[in-house]
Formats: sequence, C-alpha cells, structure tokens
Amino acid sequence: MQGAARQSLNGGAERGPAGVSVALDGSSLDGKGPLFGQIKRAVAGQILRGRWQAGERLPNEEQLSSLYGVSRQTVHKAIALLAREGFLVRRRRAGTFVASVRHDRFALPIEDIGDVITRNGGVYEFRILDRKTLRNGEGLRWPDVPDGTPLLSLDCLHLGDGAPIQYERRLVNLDAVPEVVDEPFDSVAPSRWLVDQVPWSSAEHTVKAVNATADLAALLGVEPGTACLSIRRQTVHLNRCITLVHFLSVGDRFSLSGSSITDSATELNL
Amino acid sequence: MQGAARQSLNGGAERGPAGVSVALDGSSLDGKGPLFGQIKRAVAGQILRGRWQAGERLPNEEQLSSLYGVSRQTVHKAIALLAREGFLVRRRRAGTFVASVRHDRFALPIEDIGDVITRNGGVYEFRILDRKTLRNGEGLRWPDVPDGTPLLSLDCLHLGDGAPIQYERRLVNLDAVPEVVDEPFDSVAPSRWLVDQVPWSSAEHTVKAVNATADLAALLGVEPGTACLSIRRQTVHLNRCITLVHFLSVGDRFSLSGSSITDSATELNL
DNA sequence: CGGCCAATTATGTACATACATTATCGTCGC
DNA sequence: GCGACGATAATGTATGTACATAATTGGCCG
Repeated sequence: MQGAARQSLNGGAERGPAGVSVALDGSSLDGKGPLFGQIKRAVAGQILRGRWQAGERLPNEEQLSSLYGVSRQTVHKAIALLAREGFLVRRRRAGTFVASVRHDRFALPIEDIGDVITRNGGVYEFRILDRKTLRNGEGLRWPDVPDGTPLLSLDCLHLGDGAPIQYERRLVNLDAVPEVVDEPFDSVAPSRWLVDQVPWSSAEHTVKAVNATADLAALLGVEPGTACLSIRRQTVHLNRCITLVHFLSVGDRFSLSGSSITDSATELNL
Repeated sequence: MQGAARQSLNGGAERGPAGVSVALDGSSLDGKGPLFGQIKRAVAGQILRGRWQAGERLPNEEQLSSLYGVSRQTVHKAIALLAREGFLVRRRRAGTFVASVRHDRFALPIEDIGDVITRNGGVYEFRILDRKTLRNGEGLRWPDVPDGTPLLSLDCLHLGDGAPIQYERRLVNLDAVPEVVDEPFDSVAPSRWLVDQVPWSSAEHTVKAVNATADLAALLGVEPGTACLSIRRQTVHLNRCITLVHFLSVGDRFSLSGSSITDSATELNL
C-alpha cells in the first residue's frame, strides 16, 4: 500500500491511529485502496446519507483537497469519476452539484443465451433449422439496408438440457460479412461466431412480449398463445448494418435480469 | 483550443498544416477536442478497423506516447478509459491487449412509463386502485425484508391517452420510508415520488413475459391470455430494501428499447 | 436601467516526475 | 528438470505546476 510513503508527505488532515485521515466535518477516509477511491467513497457516502442534498453545491476542488489532505488532482479524479457515473453535475465557474436525483434510466444487461445456460450448469445446444441466401426486398425486407443487398437468412433453435428455450431468426448482411457464407455453423452458434468475427461497435435493442403463433409454439413445445419474450437486436459497425436478429423465448423459461450496471454503490462498496 | 501552447512545446511527431500530429504508422490525431480524446479515437479506430486484432498486444504507454507525440499520462488516461469501456484489457507487466471481443453484455435502459408517454406526445395519467398498509408475511411476503415489517401496498394503473398501458403493484418498506404514509399520491405517481424522495442507490431488475390473467386482462382492457411484459424491480439503499415493484404492460402497447449504453463508438464519433 | 465587457473563479487538460504495485521472466541453486 | 526468488518491465497512483476554458459576477458606460 502507498500509505507509508504518503504518511510522511502530507500533513493536511488529522490522522487516526491507522493512518486514516479524518476530515474536519467528521467524514473520513477508510485507508483502503487507492486514495482517489477513498475520496469517491467519502463523497458518495455524504450524498447517499443525505449529508449533501440533491442540488446542493459541493466545496470546490481546492477546499476538498485541503479537507481530505490530498492534492487537487486526486480530488479532481475522484470527483470527475463520480460525475461520469451520474452522482454529480459539474459546471465550470459555477461549481459541482449533487445530481438532481432523476437517475431514472436503469440498465439491464442482455446476455448470450448460451452463456446463460452454461453458467447455470445446463447443457447448451443449438440447431440450424433453415439457412438460405436471398436479396433484400425479395420476400422480406430489412428496412435499414438497401434493397437488393445479398443477405444470409438463418433460423435457429437454442436448447437447454434438451428443451427448446429460444428461437432465433437472423439476417446477416453479406456485403458487410462475406466470410459468413463459408461458415457451416456446426459447432459455433451464429451469434457467437459474429461476435468473434466482427469487431463490434454498437447495437440497438427492442424488447416486448408476444403471444406464440401456432408455428412458433410447435417449435418451442408450448401451447399456442403462450407469452414469449421478443428481443430484436440490430448490430451496426462503422455505420454499416451487420446483422438483424429476432430472439423469441418462452416467458417462463427465460428472463432478463441484473442489477443496474451503472451501479456505483456496488462499485463503491457502500 | 490548447493547440497553440502545445505546438511550441512538443516535438515528438510529425505535424501537418493544421497542427495535426501524424504518427509513424499512418494513424493520425484529428485535432478535435482534448488530446486524450483524440488518442482514444485514434486507438479505438485502429481496433474497430481491425488494424489491431482481438487479443493482440498494443505498444506500451511509453511507445504510444512517443508514437503520438504526447506525454505518457495523456496516453495513460486515454488507454485507461478505453479499458474501462471494455475495448482493452490491461495487465501489469504483461501489457495492454485488445479485448477478446466477448463484449456480450448489451445494456437496455428501463425508463419511467410517465416519461415515455409524455415524450411521445401522449397524455399521461395514473390511478391509485388500492392502497393499504400491512405487515410482511401477513397475506403476502416480500422475501428480502424481515417478517412483521410494516409495508405500504399500492395498486396503480398507468394510462396513455386514456388507454390503460401498465399495471403497477408496489410494496414500500415503511421502516425505510415512513414519510410515505402522509403522501396522498393525487398528483405525483408513486415511482416519481420515491425517486425524488429517496437518495437512490441501486436496483435489481427481472424482465419476463407472462400471459394476462382474467383480472389483469380486465384491468388492461385486453383478452385474457394476452402476452404482457413483466418487470420486477427491487430498489435498495444502503443495504435496506426500499420498494419492490411489479409492472405489467400489454405487449404491443409498451416495449423497452435503446442503444447499448456503453456504446463507445457513439461516444467516440466513429 | 440595461446591456456590454472585463475580471474572477471554478473546472478541465497537459506535462514532468516520482514512486507503488504486480506479474512475468530468467537465473540460480538444488 | 524444477522450484524459489529476485530483477525487470509494464501499468497504476500521487503530487506539483502551468495554462486552457467557460461562465458567472460585477462594474462601467451609455
């Protein structure tokens, strides 16, 4: 730990027995991990405990640095990170403010079905049900891709412990990923293959609930009309559409779940 | 821009007419915005364009800094941010590597229904259908809260342009938020009130698809069995459960959608 | 009184330097 | 050959200093 070197150097704040700095307002650094992290925790703690209320202005970097007995840059790093994580809002010349808590965008991770099944100790398999090449606009249309573009169409079923879990309907842009025509997909699932092949850049998702049609119900082995989770994903790389997928999963065999990924509280061990 | 000051100082890399540094491998800084951002773009560009392949090792900070003609700290900041965003993996002594692209966690934002409706130009209303206080374990049980804890139970319906969109079943921990008993919820919806009142810390979500029961179908004005999106959210603050909500929305009247929020490509303007 | 402009203040970026941390690599000893 | 162990090379953190940037504040002038 860098405590030893620091102790001899800084003399800003009072120090407890274990080299823990105690600021004037009673908040204190816990001595665990990097300094900027301690500052983050200390400041975030003040906010979460309501000591610094939403909308309120924080002491400036200069004051905080002398409050905690560290340099301005260290404070700056901590505060800038908290701002990036949405706890604080900073305005030049005006100061740093506790974010007006409208942190209303929770985030939900969407994982690969194969990963989910194997992680839960299940046996994952998949089957290619249908595979064909076609041109956009002939029979079906992918709106964000020009008509006439050659496409690979894949129908695929994902199974966990032998039971069908998810049906996948996928289009791949052959102009963007020509190599895909040579890939048999006999061991690697299309989603995995694409993730490994194509340098990923961005994706758009839509999630909704639908009733299973007769065809789909037969494939998934459920009654027609059973509620299914529908996930549509379009992946784009350098402004070119790569693939458009539609996942359909039986409602009670598959769900999305997770803590909000911008969960700073977890990160901060509060 | 800080270009003027920099031009006279650094003499590491070749410079074009507009003060744009051109590195030896042909990649170049675009001169737009902060230096560390330019480095980020330059490096991310190499990766996205496949010039540096997945798993490959990057030049070390020293080499990059002389390559781009900036200081090591600036390179460090850029590279550390890219690592934090998942493009790179760093290991001390070993070096910096292009992430083996398993960037398999896409993220989906979950927004407040009221926000969604008003943003789309609709008229948002809600109705409290039922409100009572009870103790945990009597009639129903909230697993993560001790039995006997006083709870507020709320049933609520959210409407867009007069049509029911979402049914909300909520429990609020009265030990954690005693003030809620005095709130009539005649103008502010419970979700909004809680977000404003309680310093938020973290939330857990589960999303799945269910078939509407007869009761629910009547409330939402659809046929029994219609597929509905079910969102369960538990909010926690400083290790205390605040509220447990269950949202049920008609499949084709409501959906979750969004770009992945860790979309560095967007952030990087690539 | 109102608008323009300059001083001030707070954040933002960059560089230099120093030292901490930690795997890896290679060497030495057995 | 193989394990212990220390040198080494990479990233990580902390501080000092300087200047850039932006926006509020306040004063000056019409």
